[in-house]
Amino acid sequence: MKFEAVTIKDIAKALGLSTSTVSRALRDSYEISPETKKLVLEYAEKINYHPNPIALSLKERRSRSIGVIVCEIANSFFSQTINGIESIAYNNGYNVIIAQSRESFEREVLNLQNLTSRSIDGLIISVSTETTDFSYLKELHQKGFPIVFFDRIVDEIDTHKVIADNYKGAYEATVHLINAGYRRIAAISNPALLSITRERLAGYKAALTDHGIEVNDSLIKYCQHGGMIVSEVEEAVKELFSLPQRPDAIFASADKLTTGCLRILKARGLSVPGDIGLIGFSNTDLTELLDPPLSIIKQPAFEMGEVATNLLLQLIESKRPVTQFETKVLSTELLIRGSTKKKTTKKVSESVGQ
Amino acid sequence: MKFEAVTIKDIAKALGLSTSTVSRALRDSYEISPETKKLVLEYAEKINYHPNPIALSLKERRSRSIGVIVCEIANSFFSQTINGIESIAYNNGYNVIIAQSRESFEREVLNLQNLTSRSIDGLIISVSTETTDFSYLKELHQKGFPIVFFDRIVDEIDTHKVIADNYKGAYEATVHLINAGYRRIAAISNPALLSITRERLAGYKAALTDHGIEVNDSLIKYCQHGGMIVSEVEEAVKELFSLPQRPDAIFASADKLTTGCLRILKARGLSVPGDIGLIGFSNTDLTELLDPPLSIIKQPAFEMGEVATNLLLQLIESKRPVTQFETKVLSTELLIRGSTKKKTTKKVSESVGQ
DNA sequence: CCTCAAAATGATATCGTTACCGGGAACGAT
DNA sequence: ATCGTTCCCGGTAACGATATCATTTTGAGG
Repeated sequence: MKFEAVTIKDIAKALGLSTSTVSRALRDSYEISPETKKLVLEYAEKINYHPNPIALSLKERRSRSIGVIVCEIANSFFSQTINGIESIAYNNGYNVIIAQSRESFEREVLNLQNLTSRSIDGLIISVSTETTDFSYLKELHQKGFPIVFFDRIVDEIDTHKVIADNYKGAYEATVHLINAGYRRIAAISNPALLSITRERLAGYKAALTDHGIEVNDSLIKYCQHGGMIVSEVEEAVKELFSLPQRPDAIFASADKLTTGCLRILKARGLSVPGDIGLIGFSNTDLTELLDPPLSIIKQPAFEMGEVATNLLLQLIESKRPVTQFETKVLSTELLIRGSTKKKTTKKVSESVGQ
Repeated sequence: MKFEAVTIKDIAKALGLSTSTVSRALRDSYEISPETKKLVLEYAEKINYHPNPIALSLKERRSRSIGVIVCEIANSFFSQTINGIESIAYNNGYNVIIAQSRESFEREVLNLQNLTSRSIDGLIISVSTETTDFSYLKELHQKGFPIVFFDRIVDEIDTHKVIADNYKGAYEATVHLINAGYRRIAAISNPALLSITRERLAGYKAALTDHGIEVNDSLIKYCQHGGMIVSEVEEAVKELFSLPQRPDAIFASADKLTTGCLRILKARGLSVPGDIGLIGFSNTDLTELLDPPLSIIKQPAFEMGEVATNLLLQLIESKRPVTQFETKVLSTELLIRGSTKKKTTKKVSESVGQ
């Protein structure tokens, strides 16, 4: 099970030079005569020499690889983000090691241990819905380890962060619902403490308030596992529909919840938007083909991955400890489709009358 | 930018032992006295020692990481496969480095170079639609480098392979269409040389022949980029509809083509299944929520990833060169939904009459 | 002819770990 | 007392690459 073993030594031996000379010739050092350089370079090319990255890592104490932890790559938002991360990383000679937390705190910690013990040079992470204890990340960060948060960020750790404009995205979506005639607008969210939940619900609430609609906490439901478990979305919808006054629209604040809601609503035999309007955050490119075509708030996932990676590489390659951190906020996109079709005037007045 | 540097030397110095002793104590060698072992282990635990994986890699000439090349992780089938790969790899102490070819031969070769120069211990790959020259993989394989193919396999390279039962999946889907009353069944495929194309089209043709329907080559369309470029699917559909006798159903032989077809058909204002039936390979979990709910052939993606990884680890960890290879074939699942709804009896007789 | 410096190359230590070889101490057998 | 074994442990050389210091060669200047 051994393969090529073309090392600098082989070149040295073949050409009757020392390894030092070969090393310097390959790195185009000024100390080496042009003839020797040419000789070495041509021979290296001929026998297809490639420096051993592991030896380099050991010597340079860096692995040129970065870790990424997301809850699941099958989620469109995350796979798109990873595309962005990968594109920048590869262009800079880094490779990307991906780990999935599956919304489990335990797996997240294990993954991180695994990644750090693999000596990654930096980390890009969107924390799981379960995570409330960030001490394990804090420790790492305090040692000076480069970390960039994206999407689900951690306020208490001061480092670079990349998010979509969740507040504005949610605000616009809610305003759209209101303008379309909906009045009893429910929200289905991830756990309350998650950054994206806070930001999106804040936008949702602000939109309601700004339009003279009272925020009703019984219309806000939280799914502890971010929709990973189907039954929790089912439960949330069920509760909403057993309220004395049931909602006329739902704002879902995450991809899995948005499509999950649609699934449950259809399973209950409800027509969207006839019986209830639906809008939500989503990055799936199939939403327009759904029945009904879903109105969504879309995040610039690819770009977020790019930005996060550029920031991380800055941290990694900085000579001195970085103390000034920034939070980049990227715009979301509101796509209006059939699932939030305007209600008839009659229905609107009915709703208002409630 | 430097962090912990707890090495075996630190332990040795602190305890007044040699590095050899510490190393052996940590590895529970019989040559070390129980007391010394205890001393070392406890101290190592206390200062949170972890062996440096890079130094180990250099010493052992293995990186304990495997490379995966797929066309894109945003494709449900591949992200599900990667989940399977990851689960097995992590459980065996390997990590997974993912690269995307985006259906480009050039990127595929670059990715592989990158991965091998990173000294991965083995490779799991599903080749791109563009790839027809496999010499770069062949070379590697001949050197004894562990490779496992999945999904889009390469016949001319003899190694472990994992595929779905593409023939049977396509056969069953086509039979289903026939039983539902469709007669002019078109096929939209990846490039003709791709293994999955060959297998799936063979199943499609066999089903037609077995039911007394003549195979009509003008009803079979190929998309050179596997649907990565929307216009090629559009073109394929356009051509099908400009035939003297247009098809009454489409069998799409890959995920992107299946949803791509639906998109194009809807854009053309055609009703599915009213104007045309549609079935295809897909692993997206949203297909049942589409308009219409799509009938699909689903591959056991997660399991394929698991199986492929187990086979790869066998290759990697085998003491002697492996010469006996196997091809595992896993069953597909046929999910019947609205997009292939039975035509009325009247229509059936009409079709038959054509 | 000597000195000195620049130019070109070599030797060696290092990164963290383990494999291999050896070596001292203790102890029983002769 | 001598020898051979065990039992523990230390020293050193790798793995592949580079950085630092050392050495040789060359040639110009005096």
